[in-house]
Amino acid sequence: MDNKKRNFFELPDKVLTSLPTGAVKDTVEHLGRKIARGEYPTGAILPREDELVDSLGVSRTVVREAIKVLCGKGLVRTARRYGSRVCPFDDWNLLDPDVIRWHDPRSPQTARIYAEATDLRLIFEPEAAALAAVNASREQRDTILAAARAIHPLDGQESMIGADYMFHATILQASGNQMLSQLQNLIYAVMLFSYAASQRTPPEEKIARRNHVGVAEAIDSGDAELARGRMKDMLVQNKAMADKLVASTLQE
Amino acid sequence: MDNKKRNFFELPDKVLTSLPTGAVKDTVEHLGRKIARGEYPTGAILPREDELVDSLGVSRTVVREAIKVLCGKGLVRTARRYGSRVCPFDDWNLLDPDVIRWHDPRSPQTARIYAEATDLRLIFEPEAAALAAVNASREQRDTILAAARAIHPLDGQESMIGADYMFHATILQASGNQMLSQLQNLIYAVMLFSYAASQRTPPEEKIARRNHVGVAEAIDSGDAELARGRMKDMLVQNKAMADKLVASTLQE
DNA sequence: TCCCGAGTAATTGTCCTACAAATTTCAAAG
DNA sequence: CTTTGAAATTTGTAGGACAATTACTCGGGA
Repeated sequence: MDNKKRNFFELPDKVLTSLPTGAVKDTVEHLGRKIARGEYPTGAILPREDELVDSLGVSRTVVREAIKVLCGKGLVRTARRYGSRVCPFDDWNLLDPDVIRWHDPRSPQTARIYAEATDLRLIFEPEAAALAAVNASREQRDTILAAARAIHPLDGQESMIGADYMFHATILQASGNQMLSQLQNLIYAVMLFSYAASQRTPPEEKIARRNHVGVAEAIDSGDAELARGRMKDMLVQNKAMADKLVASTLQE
Repeated sequence: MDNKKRNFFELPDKVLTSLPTGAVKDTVEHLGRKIARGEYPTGAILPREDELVDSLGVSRTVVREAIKVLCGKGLVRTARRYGSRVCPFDDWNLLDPDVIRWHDPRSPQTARIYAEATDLRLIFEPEAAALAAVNASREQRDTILAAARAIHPLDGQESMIGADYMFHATILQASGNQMLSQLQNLIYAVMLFSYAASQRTPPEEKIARRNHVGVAEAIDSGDAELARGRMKDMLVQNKAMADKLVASTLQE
């Protein structure tokens, strides 16, 4: 058994592509990151296969398998005699866990997609909370409560992010809708961004914690309406902060 | 310019993986479909690479690149000395356009994910309509109106689905949120399923058309509240039908 | 009989080479 | 200037060889 009701949450390692560890995975990650952070801008042509072979020190087989994976996520498109060019942003598989993860939280360039993700959260999470109030298991309710209460700055920022993530992720899971549940990748990314870019003041922390606990208690009590409303209020406040953050990041 | 205000909509060819046409693409599609329709159930082990080489008549290079793409979408996982096994459903990238598309609309097995998708639509489409009422361009408003009015059975079912899809897809695009816009794949799949499994009666058609036009007019007038409400009402009715449909499909 | 350990076999991972297919580029002809 | 066709370049496919890992087998011992 854990220490005691485990009031400590770790941020999960979202490092896993579903690819097996090895050269292909590394190459996919490497190229994916470079593309997502804009190092190869839209329409740009990637280095030729044999150049990548040289620069990355892997075989052509590996390079090709990696690029195929990126094609499957809509990041690049290949053509004979032409090379691999980066697809227009619209074609990217923005809801793919890897594509989300590859965006650099500290890059101003990607601030825009975080703004969009925040809007999306505002749409989905209140409903997820309402569903969770009805569908959550006893254990899930406990986890949600514990995670909400674990959001305090005493344990250090890392632990706080972990608890915050666990709170939202468990609610999505508890909604009982698989697709909804997969949006936790989005939340993860938003969280990394906002924590990387901002330093919350202690009073803000306190408010955040109270908000989370309020939502958790509403879910625990099974009051769907209340849960929806409180989640929405919390996210509206959150969005206001996020918008300010994005604006300042963009104008830098 | 088109004939005249083009009151005819075609269902788009969603056949495109972003992979170039060729053996790899075909293999990805082939295996992806088999997995998605449950021909290889969760946990099952795919045929070995050399068996696939024989049965599909392609080289090992092709088989491997295809499987890597499927790994990237969370469908399978490979291990040395073990083979490629189908991942548990939870790990699938359910929001991936291809994964959505590969589900067989007529398979009872996949009815469940359509139920989830319908629930999801009920969450985000009313908000998308509200956003569209504010953000849509003049041209988008026209398209939405025209598509709604083109929903009548006289032109045949295919044209009707096309108009229906265009209606919803344009609203998502007009929301101004890229991520939201990408969920049109979900709508596409739901639509194929419901049209494949049900025959609407003429009175139902009439109601459907009136509902769509009502939403379109609300968006056109810029009334976000009204658009949200009408879209929600429409989808609630829709969900009632979908639930019945799923229930009957499942119990077959 | 059960458990453990070393060896063996099987399967994917990586590297390599060769050639096919397609398409851009360029030069020559009209 | 345009068109045509040849050549060069880049990805696509094929196939073979070996490495790495791990499930499986079989033998020995408690």
